[in-house]
Amino acid sequence: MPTQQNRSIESTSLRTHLCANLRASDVGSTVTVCGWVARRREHGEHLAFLDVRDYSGIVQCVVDNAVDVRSEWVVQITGKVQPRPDGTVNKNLSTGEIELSDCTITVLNAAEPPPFPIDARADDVDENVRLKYRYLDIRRERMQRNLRIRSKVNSAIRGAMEAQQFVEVETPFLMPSTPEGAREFLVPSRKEPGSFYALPQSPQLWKQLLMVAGIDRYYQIARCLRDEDLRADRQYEFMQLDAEMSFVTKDDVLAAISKAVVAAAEAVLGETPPTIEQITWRDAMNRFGVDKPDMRFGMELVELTAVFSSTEFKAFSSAACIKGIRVDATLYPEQAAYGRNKLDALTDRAKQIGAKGLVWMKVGEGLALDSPVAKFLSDAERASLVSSMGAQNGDLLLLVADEWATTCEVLGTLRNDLARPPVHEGPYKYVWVIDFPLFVGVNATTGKPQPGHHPFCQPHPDDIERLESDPMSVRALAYDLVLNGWELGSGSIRIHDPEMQRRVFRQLGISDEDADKRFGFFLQPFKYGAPPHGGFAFGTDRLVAILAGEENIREVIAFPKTQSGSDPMTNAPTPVNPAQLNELGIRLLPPPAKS
RNA sequence: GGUCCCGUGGUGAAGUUGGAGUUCACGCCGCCCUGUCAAGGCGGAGGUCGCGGGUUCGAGUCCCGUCGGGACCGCCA
Repeated sequence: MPTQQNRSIESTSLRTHLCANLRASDVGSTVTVCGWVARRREHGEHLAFLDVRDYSGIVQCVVDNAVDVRSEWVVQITGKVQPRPDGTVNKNLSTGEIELSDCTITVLNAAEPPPFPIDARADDVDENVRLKYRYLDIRRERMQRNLRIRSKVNSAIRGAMEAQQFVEVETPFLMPSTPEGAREFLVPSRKEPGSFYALPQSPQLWKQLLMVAGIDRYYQIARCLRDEDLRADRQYEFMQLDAEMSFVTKDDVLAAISKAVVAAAEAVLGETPPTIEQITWRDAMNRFGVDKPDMRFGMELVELTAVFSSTEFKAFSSAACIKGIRVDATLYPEQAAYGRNKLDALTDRAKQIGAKGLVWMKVGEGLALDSPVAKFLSDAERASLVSSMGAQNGDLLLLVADEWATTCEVLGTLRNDLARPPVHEGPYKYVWVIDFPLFVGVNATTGKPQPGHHPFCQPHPDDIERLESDPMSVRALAYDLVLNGWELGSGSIRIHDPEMQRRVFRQLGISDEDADKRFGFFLQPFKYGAPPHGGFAFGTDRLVAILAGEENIREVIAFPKTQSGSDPMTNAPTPVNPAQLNELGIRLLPPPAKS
């Protein structure tokens, strides 16, 4: 055993080397490894091979078949590194040229057979079983790799932020409830029964206060909690790089965040991504039909309103906006050849999203259009449509005529449904979506506009004069970062002027008194000299998943929850002792009656 | 709250028109085996077909409900 002084970083009091780091250059030396028995191959009374695994990988040990060690037993093995005999080298292993012989085996712990194989075959095992035995799942190479990528990303982000003089400040987990936005997790107060803390949806309020406080540049790799339904890219708990800067414009923020994202990608992939391009929200909607465009593939929306400006076809003549997408028969032969059933399913999908209908046309020989509605169009309209869309024989054209937003959203969804590759497939396409609208839609109960991002976003300076006269046309200094069609995060320049904040609140239907009541602790500080500031937050789980080649963030989280929010390993959430509830002043309602 | 898919020894699958808990691979246990590397050979154990109800002479299979898991819509300022 080495002494404390002369050890390599990976050696410990119990081992000299990691399994997979032994090489032909170590031949002749006596080494000690520790790990789990990955596999045992028996070859008669006095010969067996053990594959011993630690996080680095495996090494083969030659032992007497009499030794009693089995799958997943924890062993310490001291042996001599020797070259493998001619013809027995395994090129698939980093340690394939050598093996350990004359082994002394110490069983550190026996083990029951695992419920699933601790290797790539467990990729096919029911995820519920993997989560129930997550500590075994994580022994596998895939999870080891993913969690180490995650660590690298966090480290690279910290490095990039520190290099830009951002200061890491931790913010509270227990805070007042602010019911706007996502549903919060509540924590009952013991000392004030009937009162509750909320867990942070994000550190948004705190980081703006830190700007008032003169921190200048704040960051935190922060845990955020939202009690909303889970998805492949959403967990109750998730991590964000949260950042805020003083005395900046949008471009300063984008540049600072870009450095962190680029550093993370570099650390994982070993190559620098190209400069992140920008697209306005309106262009994104017009070209891709979504505010998180996947720009890895084409099939962009084509503007057709002018083509049908004087059409007699009623569904088109009454529509504010007509657009189409072209399913290229060369690139997407299967989709372009969809039969009636599939086309009906697409129509249902379009209606589900809010369209009145979906017009499909199949392009045939001589660029003739085969469609239930073709007969309602003039020859000139058909020809103009074909040329506008660049249609070729065999293509499928999908058209929607509706309000602008509906037309875009429906075609954008169909475009993704028909042609979007898995999120982790390269090439990685990062894009900043800028100039989001300040308000989106109308609150059903108040009839007032709703904030597009959050109520503290600075309106675009060119649009401020229309804040009262035409609020829905006002852009915000708000921006999203999108990677391969996944929203990584969003940010904005914030309002730092109390008067401007009041004007925006009024548009949202929040009176000055309401604002004081709901946001008082947050607005009060802004009277004491708030610097112009802005910031951003992006989800690191999503970034790690994509960089790790995973389609689901559960694969890059050590102990995630299932879609219903439970943990098969701990069984959380669980009922609690009535005494605990009493102490908190909480009485449970009877379970809802089942109808 | 909604739509769709899945649930069969420890794991993954197959199971026909409704006809005996049947089959395959891996794992597990035992025996054999001196150069394998997802070793190989022989033998064996292992099941409330998620659960409950219904139809039927008979249900893994059909119907209803329910639980669990997954994908999506709503939701996620």
